[in-house]
Amino acid sequence: MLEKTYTPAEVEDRLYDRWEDSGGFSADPASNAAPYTIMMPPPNVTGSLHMGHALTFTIQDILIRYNRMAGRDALWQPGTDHAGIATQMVVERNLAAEGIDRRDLGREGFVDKVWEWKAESGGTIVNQLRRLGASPDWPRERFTMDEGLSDAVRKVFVQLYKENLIYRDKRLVNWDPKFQTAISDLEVESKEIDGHLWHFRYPIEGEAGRFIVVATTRPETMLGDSGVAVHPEDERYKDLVGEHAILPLVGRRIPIVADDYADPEQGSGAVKMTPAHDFNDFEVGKRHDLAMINIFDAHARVNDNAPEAYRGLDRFEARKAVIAAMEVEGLLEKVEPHRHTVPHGDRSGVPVEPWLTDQWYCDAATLAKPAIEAVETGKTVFVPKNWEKTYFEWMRNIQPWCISRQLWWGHQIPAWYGPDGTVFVAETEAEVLAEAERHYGKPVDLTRDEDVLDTWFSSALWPFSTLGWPEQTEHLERYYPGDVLVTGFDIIFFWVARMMMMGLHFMKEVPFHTVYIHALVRDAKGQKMSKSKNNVIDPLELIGKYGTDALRFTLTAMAAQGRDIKLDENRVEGYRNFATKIWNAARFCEMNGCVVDPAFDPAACSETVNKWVVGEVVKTADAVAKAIEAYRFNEAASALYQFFWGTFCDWYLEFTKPILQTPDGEAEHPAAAETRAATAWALNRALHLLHPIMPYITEELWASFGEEAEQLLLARPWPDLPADLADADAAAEMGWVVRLISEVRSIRSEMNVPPGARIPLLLTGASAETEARLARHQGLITRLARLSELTTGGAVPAGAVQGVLDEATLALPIADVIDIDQERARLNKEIGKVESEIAKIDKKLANENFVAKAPEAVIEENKDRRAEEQDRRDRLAAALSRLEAVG
RNA sequence: GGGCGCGUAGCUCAGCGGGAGAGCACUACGUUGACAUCGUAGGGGUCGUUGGUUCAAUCCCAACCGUGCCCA
Repeated sequence: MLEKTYTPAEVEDRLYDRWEDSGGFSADPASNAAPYTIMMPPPNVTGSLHMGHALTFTIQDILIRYNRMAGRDALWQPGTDHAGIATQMVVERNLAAEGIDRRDLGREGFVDKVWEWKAESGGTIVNQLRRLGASPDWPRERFTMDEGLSDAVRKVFVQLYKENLIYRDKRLVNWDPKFQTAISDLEVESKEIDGHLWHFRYPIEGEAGRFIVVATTRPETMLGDSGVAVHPEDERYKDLVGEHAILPLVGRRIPIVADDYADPEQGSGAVKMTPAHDFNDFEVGKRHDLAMINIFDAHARVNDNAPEAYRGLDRFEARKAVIAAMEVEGLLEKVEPHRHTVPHGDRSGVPVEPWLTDQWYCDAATLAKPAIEAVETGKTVFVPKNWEKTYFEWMRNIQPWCISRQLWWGHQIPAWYGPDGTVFVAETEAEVLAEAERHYGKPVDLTRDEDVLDTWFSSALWPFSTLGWPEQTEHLERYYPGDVLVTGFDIIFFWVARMMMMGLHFMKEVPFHTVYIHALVRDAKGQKMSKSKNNVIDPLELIGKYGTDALRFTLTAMAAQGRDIKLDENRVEGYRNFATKIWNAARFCEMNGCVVDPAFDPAACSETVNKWVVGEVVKTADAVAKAIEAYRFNEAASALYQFFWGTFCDWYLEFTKPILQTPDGEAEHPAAAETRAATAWALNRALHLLHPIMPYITEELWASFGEEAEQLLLARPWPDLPADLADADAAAEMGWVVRLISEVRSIRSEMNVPPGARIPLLLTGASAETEARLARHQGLITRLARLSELTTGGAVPAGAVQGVLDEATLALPIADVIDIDQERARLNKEIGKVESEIAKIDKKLANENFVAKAPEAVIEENKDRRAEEQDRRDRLAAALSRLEAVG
């Protein structure tokens, strides 16, 4: 006997263990089934489950569970990402708490510490994924720093280097002074800052008393100025082009150059040039051969290239000092408040410093070409399609990808330097040494490049490195390319684009045919969840409170394409109620002996109600499958909710009560056996259909009700229900019963008939078909409409409350209980509604153009509807006049 | 500045060329042997504004207003 309510906490862990132990999550390369592959975006090992994860992994799990049931050999490849900066940061912070600096440990010692940390805490997120009910192929779990994946990284690096698609270059990079590493453009976040615009006067050489005024938001960089730019057409400065200014505080003689970059409308129209510390100035500097003067060290402290007074100051102190000195010298013309965007490191949160260093770059533009083409030609499609635009936009304007990071945690770059600085790149040290020996003609000592690769470099290989590449494994052969990649739009650049590039380059095939981009989860007010706003909703907390299935169903129901999810806890509570409803319906089945009957054939029901519920199940199965296959998850959820609650519970279970529940002493209803079997059948089909979204409660109930309960629902086939199982006549008939009961209930309620009172119902003007339907369903109509008797024919008795249903008129002879005025008002209201509907249709039909140009079917439909409404109006009017006769 | 969205019932959102929908909230009633985490019934919308296309526009197009995000 099932408990009175469903308690998720009592079943979830137990079921998850059973699933995992059963091996049911695993792909089977030996199977004959067509493979279905999803590469799980590997969460950071440092991470813990947040709402975005909950959404993305719920969607992926739905796809995997559905396709597994639908007979595909499903591989959901799980794993985690080593997350260079983030992980190094966490471990460094832990060490700092013990008073240890990573430099004290040395590189090897520190990396050992990271591995120790990973062994202890790295499993957090994967265990949280289990709580979410995710069903990936755990034995295949990979880590981007695994040996095999590291081999893949080295091989890719070496090959791209040999193809000149990876090279070393001295350029300005985004330097993060906190972590002291280069970061890529993508790891930079622009923030709007209220700053100032300082206007400085630079004296003109040889023209005492003449100045050129430059405006800057970063006064400290003036220590590295090597020129002033003005617009070539700017009349104010035409005579100064080719002259020199004397850089205050420093005394350097710097040229004044004409360049379009200077905007005459901005500030004074003249711009100071710091080519070693600004991306725009860098370009201008190259055009005019200006000196690159680097004035900062790796901490963004002023170095020895600046006057002594400023050396050692950090950039913010230097700013104050420069402003103060300029003011003292009388060279500060004015200061204006100025709002501008300042680049910040997305992890460190500190302003990024454009800094001139040697870094490794990947020629992304070349790799992007086939990746762009693959989307243009539809080899990979985005769902929703409009994200392709974002993808193209970025790919067509792609910049060289800076792939080196000055970190210790990550894939160390397989490059070594000879005594004279010659670079040797190879997969192993042995190869490099041999190559160096050939080069120098004798054995030499080499120094390995200290840098590691950007984390996304290894994630870019994920779709094939996890399958064993560079080995040609059977998994690689079978599961590459994958079917769909599921992720948020914020990852298109970081990951999707790069997987496309690497997949096409190394596998000669796109890594996946579809990219499904889902929404972002926001809070109930629509704000992005963030720790600083304190509006983070913890999915594990919701799971604890409402159960995993409730959370999963909520996210699914709200996962409409192209719209962000504003998550309101009330919704989760509502879907928890849905889970309870499912549970209670199952209890009802249990109490009424609705157990599986192996002989039950859904195509051979004799009772109309049972034919009808079979049809409803068929339609729902079809709707759910189509919705999932079209990535319209909210539609799948809504079809299930409507069917289970609105059809199965609200109507079917009520319809069958008179059949199943015979009073003591009476003989069992002849249709009881079939109805019990049909009920069990429908419930079990519903459990299948609900399983991808609500795996726990369905599995738990399957254990009590399933046809083959020893087999996990997880591993069951998706119901194969041919459309012709749905009987249209049964649907029409039961639809009529529903409308009849609803009409009576509605009248009762409006006329304030006490819910407990049983009243007689008389149907007049009924067709033979209606009479037959009435006869077949007399019992359940009487019960659900709370009738004392149900008769047909004859005239409407005086003073009866009346309603209209198709061709028939309903009469509830309750003259003694009703208020005539109230009934008159009710009928008039009904008539009003119908008349306005008729007026609308008449207007259409009176339009000559409509009649001339609209399709015949539409015109017919309107005429039919008008006739129906007219008939309804007439009979309501007749009802009203009968009432007036009494009143 | 460029790009992408969104504005439909009090709230959250479906629908997207021919009869305005759901959930929640709200109101009234209800101890009917599955379920009060429930049942029954009900109220509530010039589908942002203005034009255009069309026989027909919430739906397509344009402009505008409001709002959000991404990129510079």
